[in-house]
Order: sequence, then structure tokens, then C-alpha cells
Amino acid sequence: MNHDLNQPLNIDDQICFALYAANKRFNRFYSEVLAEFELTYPQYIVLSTLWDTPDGELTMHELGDTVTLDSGTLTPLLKRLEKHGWIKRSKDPDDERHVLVKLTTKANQSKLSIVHKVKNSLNRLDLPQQDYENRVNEINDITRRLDDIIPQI
Amino acid sequence: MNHDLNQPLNIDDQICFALYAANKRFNRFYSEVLAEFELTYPQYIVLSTLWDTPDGELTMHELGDTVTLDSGTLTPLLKRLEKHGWIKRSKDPDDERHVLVKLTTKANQSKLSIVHKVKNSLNRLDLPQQDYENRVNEINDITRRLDDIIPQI
DNA sequence: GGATAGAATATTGTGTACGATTGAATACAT
DNA sequence: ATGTATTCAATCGTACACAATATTCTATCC
Repeated sequence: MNHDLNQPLNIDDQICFALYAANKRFNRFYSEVLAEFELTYPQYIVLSTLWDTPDGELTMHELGDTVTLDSGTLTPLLKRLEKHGWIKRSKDPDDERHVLVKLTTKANQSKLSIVHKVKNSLNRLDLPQQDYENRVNEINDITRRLDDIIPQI
Repeated sequence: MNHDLNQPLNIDDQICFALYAANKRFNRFYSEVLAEFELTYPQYIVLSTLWDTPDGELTMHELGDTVTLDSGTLTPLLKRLEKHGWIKRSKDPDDERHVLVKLTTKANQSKLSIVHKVKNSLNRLDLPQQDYENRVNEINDITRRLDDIIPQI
């Protein structure tokens, strides 16, 4: 894998190529880190979102809004998470159109060790805190700019 | 789509979530831009790579190295590109294990209008040139750091 | 209160991604 | 020179990602 990051591609495309490549690396990185928990990267993102929710429960709709995924992606992903005992799906008794997604005890108990391992692995990136925050802000700024110019969905 | 980019997720994960989100936006962005040419984003990346090659020809192996994709992804993608007349695949007479991927006349003739449209669309991002280059460098730096810590393939 | 519009999720179809396996062609070692 | 190892590409299985459609439930209007 000797991908030359500085090869003279179309200057205009460089930022998306860079993001495309970096995202694939993170995919591989998280795959390895999460392998022992039998979690994929998108599954971890979903779990993280739930861990950050006060009562660990969201409707599919809210979840989809947060991670920008539609039911076509979320339904099978959540079914896999449920099959492996991370979440429980149930219909909202107040409105049976909604599906409630709730963390299981297993998910709550595993949170610490999973987050710990991810944290330790990411530390090896060795990025100063200030750099780290700047880059997050800059990347999010790009996302915002893209959201502005993409004919809205 | 009211994804709050500043929500208090695990600080350690923020950079990968940011990349994950930004990459998805670019996917959507390029999908719209490339729709009229019946090209997907990864297909465009492959074409771009070939356009940047002196004689518009690479082996699958070289192509895979450049875009970091293996045969499992490239073979079907290239078959689709071939079916739509963008490239021609052929066995290397000197070593029949290699598959040569070559741009067609259609691909060479279409380059200008496709690149033009992409360029114009990306201009709407409205990023100063210096910012643009800095961000590309910073994102590529993250890729390099990840490559360093991912047990090599 | 029954027809209809609207909302949320599920399903289907296409296209990446990638690990693992297979198969064909070449290189190599003795 | 023949058997073995290596190298590529293709194939297979699993898992996203998303557009389009179908399905189910709720709200609304008359």
C-alpha cells in the first residue's frame, strides 16, 4: 500500500480524495480495535450515540437524524445489533409507527471497556489536543459548507 | 437533517465521526454532480486516477494501490465502468496475470466537461485557497498517522 | 366514522468495501 | 525440468449506504 498522498491529482478534488482515504483508514482502524467486541465501525457509531443519550433510548427516527442514516441502512444494522444483544428494539406503545431503540445491560456494562480501548488506541495518533480540536472544527466546517450547497433532501 | 455537529460525543471519537460525516456529504455531493454522466463517486475517483496517468493506462494492481481498493471492490466496479464505455480491460500479453485498464476515447473526450462541472460545483464550497491546502495537508497527515499505527497489511 | 392524506419503518435493488478463498499464470528452487 | 511457492485477479460472503417503493399506523377531513 504505497499510496502517494501527494500525487498531482486535480487540485479541486484533493480534499474529497483526502477525506475518502482518511475515512477508509479510520474504518480499518476501528475494525481492528472493535474486532474483539464483534462490532463494526457504523455499529459503534450507533452505540456511541445511544451512550450519549441520557436514558440510552431513541426512536429510529432520532437515531437516523443524528447519524444521517435512513431506515434502509439502519433497519438491518439495528437488527444485527439486536441479534448480538447490544440493543432492544420495540414499538412505541404510544405510536406504533415508531421503533424505540434501547441499550441493553450488556451494552451499558461494556461501555467502559470499549471506550477505554478505543481511547487508548486513538492516543497512538499522537495529535496535540489543540491540533485535534482544530481539525475536528475544520472538517465539520467542510460538512456544513457541503450541507449548504447540496440541494436539500 | 438536523445533525448537531457540536453534540458532546466522546471527545476521542470526534475526529472520526467528523470524517465519517464529511465523507458521506461528499458522497452525496458527487452523486448529484456526476448523475448526468451516470458515474458514481468511486467510479469518478478511478477515472481521475487514470486521467492523471500519462497514457491513461494502469494495471489493476497499480490502480488498487493508488486508490487503496482490492480486487473484490475493483473487479465489479471496473466491469461497470467497462459496460458503460469508460474503460477497456484486457490481459497484459507479457504477463497474463495482470489486467490492463485503459481509458476509452469517450472517457478522454468527456474528461473536460466532467472536470469542469466538478470544478464549478466545488467552487461553491467557497474555501480560500490557503485554507483549502492546509486542510488537505492536515487530513492527509491523519491518514499517514493512521497508516503508521494500523498493523500493516 | 369511513375515506384519505401523512408519517415512520421495512423492503428491494444497486453499488461500494473488504476479508477469505479460489484459480490461473509466472517465478523459482533444486 | 518438474514440483512448489508466489502473484494477481476473480469470486463469495457479509456489511454498509441510499434511492425508490411498499407497508403499517396515525391524523384529519368531510
